[in-house]
Amino acid sequence: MTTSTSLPKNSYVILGLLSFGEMSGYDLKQLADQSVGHFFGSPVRSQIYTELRRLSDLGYAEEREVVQDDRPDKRLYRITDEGLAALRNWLTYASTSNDVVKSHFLLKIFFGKHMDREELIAEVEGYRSSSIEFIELLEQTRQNCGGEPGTLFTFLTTGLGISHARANIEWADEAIALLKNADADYSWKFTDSTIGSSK
Amino acid sequence: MTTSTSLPKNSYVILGLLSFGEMSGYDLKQLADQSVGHFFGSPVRSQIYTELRRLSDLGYAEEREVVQDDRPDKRLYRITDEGLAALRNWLTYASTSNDVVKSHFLLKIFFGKHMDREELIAEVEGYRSSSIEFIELLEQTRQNCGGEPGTLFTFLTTGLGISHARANIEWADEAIALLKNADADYSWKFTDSTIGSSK
DNA sequence: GTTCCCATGTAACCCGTTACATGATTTT
DNA sequence: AAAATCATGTAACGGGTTACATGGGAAC
Repeated sequence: MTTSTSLPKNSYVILGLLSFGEMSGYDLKQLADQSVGHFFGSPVRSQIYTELRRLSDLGYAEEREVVQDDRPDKRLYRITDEGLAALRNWLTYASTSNDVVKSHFLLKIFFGKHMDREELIAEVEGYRSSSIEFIELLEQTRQNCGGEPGTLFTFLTTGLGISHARANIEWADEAIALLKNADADYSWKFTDSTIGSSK
Repeated sequence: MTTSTSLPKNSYVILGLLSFGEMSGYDLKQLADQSVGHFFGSPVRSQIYTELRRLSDLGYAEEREVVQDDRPDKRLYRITDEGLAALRNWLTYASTSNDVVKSHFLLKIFFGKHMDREELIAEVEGYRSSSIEFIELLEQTRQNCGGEPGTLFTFLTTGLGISHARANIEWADEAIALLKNADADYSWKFTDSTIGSSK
């Protein structure tokens, strides 16, 4: 209704972040990296600037130039009422069923037959430790916000991330054990393990 | 070493699937949908056919035409030794650190402030039930394979999927409760809940 | 008699990435 | 003296999606 053709996803990502306050493209990149970047990916810099101009053209954001002496001048963007409406519209009508995962790691596992067993196990160990690191990162994110308006949403998104990472660690432990004891043909019998079996 | 420029990811996806046996583009699409599709995405049909021609040109696959009476003729593809080598090379050298998640669902949650609360909760409920469905799907996949060579890898990939989906369900239950009781400003205090807190 | 399954392709498009380009100030 | 921070942009490219196109046989 608001617009005939809807914008690319990243436009709404930018719009959404802009709803947190007036920002420059530079600020936006930082914020994206440590927020939506973890569950949606962060647009590259160049695209942020392009998108920002598009949002201005559409009247979804307002530009304001700030001249600085000690630092490069910058352009600050603020979401408009029209922009907020477009964001809301997208949020309510966009489908969430097209969630996409592109896990190179699981691809390797799936095609694991063709890999050296030691390397495969090392890969799983790497996955395990990066999951641990990720948990620490998300827990820090959580501690940087508490009590302020809107923090529930950060709490929820980080919560799911942490839960998944915990699941990764448990899974990795069992996967390593299974890979170590596996036959040469990597056949698997139901009695071998309980990963993912009903608790 | 094997090749100067490496191929796009989907080429290796096709190559990998081809390593399971001789197949047509049509077969490949079916197989991709129910395997790699769940954790890497499945290439669209048109791309599969394009990719298959590319792999042929590179000598990574061999084409064989099969004429049929009752059905359309088809082209079967078989991976070559060179193709296997290219696959192995990619599997060992490709980085797994660039795993990507694009969760539209979490985007909505993150920008939840702008949504109607009832709609947000409904969204989470939808997420919950699709996680349940997904578990059933993966469990069926598991039952269709057991004992045969290479099934360990299917077991592992489905296992992680099931673990994540279970985590989703638990998370959704708590998220719904929190959203129902949240203040108008959606502020969150550490005492409110335990999602993702150390067990 | 309509819908589903089999089976393969071409052409256009565009989002998003990579590479290129610049430069002052502050920190190490 | 080097590296990081701040700050913004243009140009080219290409991978992957969407739309278009075809058609016989089987199932319901």
